[in-house]
Amino acid sequence: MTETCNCNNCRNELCIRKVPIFSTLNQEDVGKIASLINHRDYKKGETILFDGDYTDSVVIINEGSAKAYKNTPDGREQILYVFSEGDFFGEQNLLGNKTATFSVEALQPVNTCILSRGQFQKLLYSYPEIAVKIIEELSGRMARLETALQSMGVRNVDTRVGGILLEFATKYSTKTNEGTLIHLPLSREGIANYLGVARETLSRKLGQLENEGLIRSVNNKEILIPNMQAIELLAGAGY
Amino acid sequence: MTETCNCNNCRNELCIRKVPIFSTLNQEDVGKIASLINHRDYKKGETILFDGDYTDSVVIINEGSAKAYKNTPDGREQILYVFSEGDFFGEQNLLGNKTATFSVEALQPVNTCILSRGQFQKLLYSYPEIAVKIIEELSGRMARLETALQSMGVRNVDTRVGGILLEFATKYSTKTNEGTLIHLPLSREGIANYLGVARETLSRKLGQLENEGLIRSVNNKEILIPNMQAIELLAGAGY
DNA sequence: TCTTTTTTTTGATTGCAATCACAGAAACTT
DNA sequence: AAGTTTCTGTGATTGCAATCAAAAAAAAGA
Repeated sequence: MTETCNCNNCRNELCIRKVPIFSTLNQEDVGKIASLINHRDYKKGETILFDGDYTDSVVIINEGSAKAYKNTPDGREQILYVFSEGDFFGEQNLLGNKTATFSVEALQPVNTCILSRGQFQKLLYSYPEIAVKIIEELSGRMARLETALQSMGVRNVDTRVGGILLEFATKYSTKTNEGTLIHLPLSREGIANYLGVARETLSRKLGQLENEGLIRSVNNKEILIPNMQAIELLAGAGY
Repeated sequence: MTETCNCNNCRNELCIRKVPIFSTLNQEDVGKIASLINHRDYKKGETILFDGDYTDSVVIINEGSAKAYKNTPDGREQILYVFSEGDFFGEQNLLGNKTATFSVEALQPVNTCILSRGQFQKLLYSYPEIAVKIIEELSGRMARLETALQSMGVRNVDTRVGGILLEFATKYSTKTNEGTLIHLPLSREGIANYLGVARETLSRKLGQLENEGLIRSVNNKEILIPNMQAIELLAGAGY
């Protein structure tokens, strides 16, 4: 039961403990569920789920991160979510034999926990609190989508860039004495595909923000924000 | 217990029966829940929920339709959903004292059923099947949002107009011998705000589609589509 | 360390939709 | 039915981001 135990059950328990939707369970229940779990590893760039595929399992990200995206009719890739530790997907296909509504690709080496649909359904009926947790999680994800949709409706691209900097700052940043350091989960191209703009446009906008002193591009994976309020202004009424 | 009964309980039962999330309940349970419900009417144009407000209730649309929207920083209004009979909102605020993430405004005279948060929560714990239904409903709504986001990422506006015609055709149309007749739930301005384009642009695109014979604008509330496949083509690989 | 490949930036140009302005049509008001 | 208000369509213009093209920088591989 220690963290160094390598038996499968203990590994699975560790995995479950990371996931917010199981956070209300006691030790005994965690143990029960742990035995139902399978694992799978993916290399960076590997596709975990294909848009349109039939799936009969719920996948929980145990380690690493992944992007969920849809291909647009005009050949672009629209990123919908960046999943990281504790996030899950595949719950869409709970009842009806629905197919996946997006593809998921590993951004780094990823380890997943897999629950079959049947097992997941049983859980929902035996543990209403899990269902409530899931509703909460889905509600949060919807709020994010709604904000993204609102943002896509904004004509002014500067505002949208500010918005994504703000989002990343709240999720992927550390405080330093020079300001907020964002550890970007996506490449420039990825960010552009998340924002729904051309890669070149994002490049220019970031360059412009750097000239204005609002950001400092430390390297391709990190951006420093000396003054967060300025970015909030940009994202808010910034125009 | 007949449809003409006017006692409050019966009215509420009718209301509940319309809502998919309660569809799995038996007569007795429906009766129990019915007694918990309150009603409220809204005139066309009235705001049912204000973005940012604290709410402690779940609202179910019993009659009429409403738009859910967010105001963008640049002063536009981005429509997120068109709610009609059986749709619900306010479930975001299940646990935490979260505030509304969008505003809701009646598009027609609207009658609502209202459940307090506490009552709603109890229902979830007593009837796991309701929770599952809600997860299903939320999943469907998310799929819609994801598609909308994908669509917003498409540069080609023609494709997006095609997409919304397709969406409306599946939800608000009747078949006639001249083709599919769409009963528009929104004004031109509303549709533009749903698509995230300027009203004038939509006007021009629709005019163009009419010239090409793809649609026929019967009046401001109805559009006839003689050949649905052509619209599918437009929405799909249309460019 | 040097080469190869991938990613990012920068430059020049173009095209499309936003915006402004107004006319015309439709929907309410009394 | 006339007048008022709101909604919709059309024209002219502009601006911004997409696109094309290529250099520069960073990452991966040998």
